[in-house]
Amino acid sequence: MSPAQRHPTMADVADRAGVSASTVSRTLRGLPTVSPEVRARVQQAARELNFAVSRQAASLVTGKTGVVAVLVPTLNSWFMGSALSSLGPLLRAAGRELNVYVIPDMTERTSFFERLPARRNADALLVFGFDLTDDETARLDDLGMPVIYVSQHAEGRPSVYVDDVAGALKATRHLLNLGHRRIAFAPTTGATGFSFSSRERLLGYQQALTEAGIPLDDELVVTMAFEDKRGLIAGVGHLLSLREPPTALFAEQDELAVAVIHTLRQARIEVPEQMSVIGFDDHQVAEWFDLSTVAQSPSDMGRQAGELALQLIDDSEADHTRHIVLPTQLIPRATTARRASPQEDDETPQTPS
Amino acid sequence: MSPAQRHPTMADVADRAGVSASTVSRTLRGLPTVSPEVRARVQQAARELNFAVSRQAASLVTGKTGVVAVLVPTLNSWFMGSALSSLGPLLRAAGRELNVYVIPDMTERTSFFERLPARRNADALLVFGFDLTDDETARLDDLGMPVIYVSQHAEGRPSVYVDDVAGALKATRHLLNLGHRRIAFAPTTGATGFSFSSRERLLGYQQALTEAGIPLDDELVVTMAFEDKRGLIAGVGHLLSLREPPTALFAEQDELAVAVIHTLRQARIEVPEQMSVIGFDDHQVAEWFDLSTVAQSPSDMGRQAGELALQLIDDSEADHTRHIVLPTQLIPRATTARRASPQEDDETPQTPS
DNA sequence: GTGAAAGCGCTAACAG
DNA sequence: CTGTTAGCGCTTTCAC
Repeated sequence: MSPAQRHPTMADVADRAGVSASTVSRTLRGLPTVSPEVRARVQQAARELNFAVSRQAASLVTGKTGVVAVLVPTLNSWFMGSALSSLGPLLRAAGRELNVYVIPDMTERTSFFERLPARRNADALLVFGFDLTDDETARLDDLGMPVIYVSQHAEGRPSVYVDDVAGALKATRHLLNLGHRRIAFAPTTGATGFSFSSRERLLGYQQALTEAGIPLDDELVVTMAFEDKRGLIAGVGHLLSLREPPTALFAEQDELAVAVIHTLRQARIEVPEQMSVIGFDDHQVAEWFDLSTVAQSPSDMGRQAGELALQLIDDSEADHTRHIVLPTQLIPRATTARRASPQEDDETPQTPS
Repeated sequence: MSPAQRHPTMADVADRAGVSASTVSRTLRGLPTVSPEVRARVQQAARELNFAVSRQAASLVTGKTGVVAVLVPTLNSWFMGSALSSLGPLLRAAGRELNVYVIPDMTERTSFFERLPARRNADALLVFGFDLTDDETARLDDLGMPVIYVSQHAEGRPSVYVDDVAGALKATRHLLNLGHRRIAFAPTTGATGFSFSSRERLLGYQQALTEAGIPLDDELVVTMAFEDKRGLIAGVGHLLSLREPPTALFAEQDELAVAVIHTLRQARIEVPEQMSVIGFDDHQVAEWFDLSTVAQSPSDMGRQAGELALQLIDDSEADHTRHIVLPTQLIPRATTARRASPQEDDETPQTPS
């Protein structure tokens, strides 16, 4: 209630325990060079005074802030939420604070890279899912702390990401195996900065088709955003109105997949009877909607990135170019099915009974 | 790449600009007592050296850390994501850092309240949506900084929350106005700590029924969690198997509402034809699914809470018991409809038309 | 308008 | 094992 009252200092604890400040410091940091009795006395004094070490003062002399910073485009997404929910406790367990920089738009972004507020205020920076320019990367390079790139590959710099190409391959092959030949891909707009994954997943999709001897068709790639209902209707409409409409669709994200399914069903197109749909993520919605998908684990990603950060902080000898690539897993559920009427050519009418 | 190189200090900047450290300090803090020419010289020197003030050193003397801490049960929810996505930039604009403590389980919680790592490391603490014990609240009271309770009412302490009772009233009245008399309420389990809202919304629901002269029926209140598919099936099954099943359902959250709708449709129950469903939140899913709901704005909440925090930090004279109660808004969409067959049973015939 | 000096609370040598 | 001494990099009097 009275935030004005001053915090006790180490000197206060030292007085009360009848020792010197150094001894208090040693005790509180758990150094072994303190006799058990003194240790006990100090700890009690500290407890009684409700004493807490000031990180500011400590870091002034140690040169370490005890803070790990993360740079994120938003917090309002399944991916970021999961990743940080695992990163947070991990850092906490290592006695570190988690500092978050949310950069939702271009203005904030410019100002962040101009001022680099993390400079001198963190021991490491985790950059999540931004598609950085070379200039921006260069700025981060001389931030004076390890910078870990998460959810994106950064040449010659530590990064942690999921194997998007392989995941997209799995998704597309799954559809191919079910007999589909006309397969659409729906990437989402890169506004939130996740375009690295978009590109990679498109690549995996294309590679799978090529492997199967199916020519690529740009008409089948339609960018949509799950927040944009009208865009969804337009996108789905476009696909359905093609001379040769797709019988399956691979959406870049589960949320988009679910939105597409909803749109299809409103147009009286049955899923999976008339159109198979597969997503990517294994987002929570996937389970309730029995959505086939390719699972990735953002919480693993957060954990790995956090561990890498701690390692790079503690050991400047560590490999600063390490890449950690995380696996994906195909999870077939109820929104993908064998192509309804496996007619023997591609021109023929698409009448599913 | 070489994180080992030391950061330049104010003394370095001072040397380069040919002034004293004090002048550098004054310039960089924007104090007016610096001549334009000197100011320019200092700023250039700082830029050239890529200098950034060390918060640690500054806070050691000012006593302010420049950090606002938040305590959250998880980051993996629409509510928290939205709230922090607005809080972050707001703090940034005020030159503050955002420090996040994620407390997902009881172990972390206990350890947080025992050690209070925020002590001395932040200027204010925002506590989001925990249902705190009296002991915990007492601990926070002598943290030595303003503590703002968000998404919950805390007696005699600054808090920011939405008017859940009024919101629930609106939702329930909406259903009543559509002719429904048997209305179910589905709260979610309080594991994530959002039980304050649960309780309040239940109250609003009950109040609306009472106003309408409808006796409360415990059978109609079924706790479900949207993550738990089997629980959903059981809960929905219970409601449908009642002697007198409900014709409408009010779900505590949109995500739950959507999951219930999905479960109902799988059981071949049409929404809204056979069962009206309304949610709470105006979560993003609500729009794609045309879900009727009661809107609240977590981003407003984050913003208000942030502003309150800044105010309490800067002005210790400010009212430390202020409560900010945010409004809700009924958003009728397509999942609620007039009761289908207005049979003349029960109390009074409800015949519209 | 600017500089000199003192000191914020801690840790890191160095003695003992 | 413990105390003493010196700063860490800033901001803040107080002179000028």
